[in-house]
Amino acid sequence: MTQADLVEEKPKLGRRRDPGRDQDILDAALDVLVDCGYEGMTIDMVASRAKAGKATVYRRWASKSELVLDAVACMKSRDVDLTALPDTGSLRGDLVAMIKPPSIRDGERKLRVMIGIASMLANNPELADAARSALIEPRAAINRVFFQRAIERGEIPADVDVEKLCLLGPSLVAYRTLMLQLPVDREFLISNIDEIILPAAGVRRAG
Amino acid sequence: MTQADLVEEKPKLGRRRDPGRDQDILDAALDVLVDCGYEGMTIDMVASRAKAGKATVYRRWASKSELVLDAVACMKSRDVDLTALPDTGSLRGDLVAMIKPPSIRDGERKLRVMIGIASMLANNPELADAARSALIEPRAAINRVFFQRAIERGEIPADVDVEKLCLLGPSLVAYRTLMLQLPVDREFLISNIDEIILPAAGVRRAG
DNA sequence: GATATCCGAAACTCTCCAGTTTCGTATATG
DNA sequence: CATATACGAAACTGGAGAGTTTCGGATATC
Repeated sequence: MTQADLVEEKPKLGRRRDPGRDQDILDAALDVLVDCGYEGMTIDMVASRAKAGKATVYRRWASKSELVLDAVACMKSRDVDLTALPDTGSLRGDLVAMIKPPSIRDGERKLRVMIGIASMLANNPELADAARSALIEPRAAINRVFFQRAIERGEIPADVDVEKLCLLGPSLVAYRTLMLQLPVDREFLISNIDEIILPAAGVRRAG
Repeated sequence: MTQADLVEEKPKLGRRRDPGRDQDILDAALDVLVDCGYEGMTIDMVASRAKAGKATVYRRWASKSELVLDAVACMKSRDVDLTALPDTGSLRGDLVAMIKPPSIRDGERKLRVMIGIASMLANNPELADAARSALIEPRAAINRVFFQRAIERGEIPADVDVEKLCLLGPSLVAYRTLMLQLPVDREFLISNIDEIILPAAGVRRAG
């Protein structure tokens, strides 16, 4: 956490800094980032959306870039519990079970954050790491569970490249959203599974 | 072409505007766009890289955004001849034949342009169209030829979703470059073909 | 209830950059 | 060779936004 850079000695008297405002500001920062991208985002927008003063923001983060870094990183926390994933008994069933409106919305939000910071990733390894572990890795981790299970069941060959397969779905969704600017709907996701992911995983074609 | 907005009546006397400078400026704009992204790019950078004056740029384009629009669109022109593509007799052969350093470099450059303008695509349909037809469609068109040939040869089923398959390779490359920030090398592209594209196209696994 | 600190609001400074203007020079036309 | 125009360089204007400071009011500690 970049914010740790600003820790000050604890006062013994007077009002204490309200930690609840931290999260309000991070949430506001993410909203603005999603809507405007990094360059379009101003600290005034973030402050007013969080109903805070600009000074309150700068009392907690040293700069815009550090605020954004923390905001991106904080998307990681609210993530799925890997031990509570659907277990339908088949690879296709597991993958299809993940197609739910909240999951799609979360994915779109993460992609919009990614767009917003895209041009900085190359020059900012710290931000790139945060983005990877908060936006990309959680999705891959879910898929990893499903493919591992399928291997253990003998449903797919044990020598498939699991890492490659984990990123296949996200690649298709990202390309469709970022490049083609088309909506990601259930039909698209189902056809991805049936026409691309399952064949690549070595499952025989249904039909 | 946005530039057409600025056409003036032809003078009968005096020096003529040098059309060669147009291309120099567009090339410089692309270079800067690739290095700095849209927001990081300044007209001074473009002018000085083109060894031109700022005024010369504004004499030809009304604004930064119109210059960028033309620069993106002009990537389309220098593109491959679809009638002169390799024809090896097999789908795999054709796809592998496209893996050449110049082709990889061109792809990377296009992706960097895409990163640079990513955050504007949502609010700028004109730019989004230019990007689609200059950066995305040419790649898809090449693949379309290969898959059509494979269908005509009976190498793959006639009912596959050709459009989806055309975008599969580009999706994987884009995700690896933009999101994972990993290099695109021959090994990666070959494994894409063998492990993902060919299985999805309905070709039996080699091995 | 005195004190130290936090708060939101707003005014402020400073830098960067899009876009304009000016100027001295180069060059094509007639 | 006179004229009209394009050129590169550089000074200039205006607006936007990062980051700072100031203020009056709220609030927790002692």
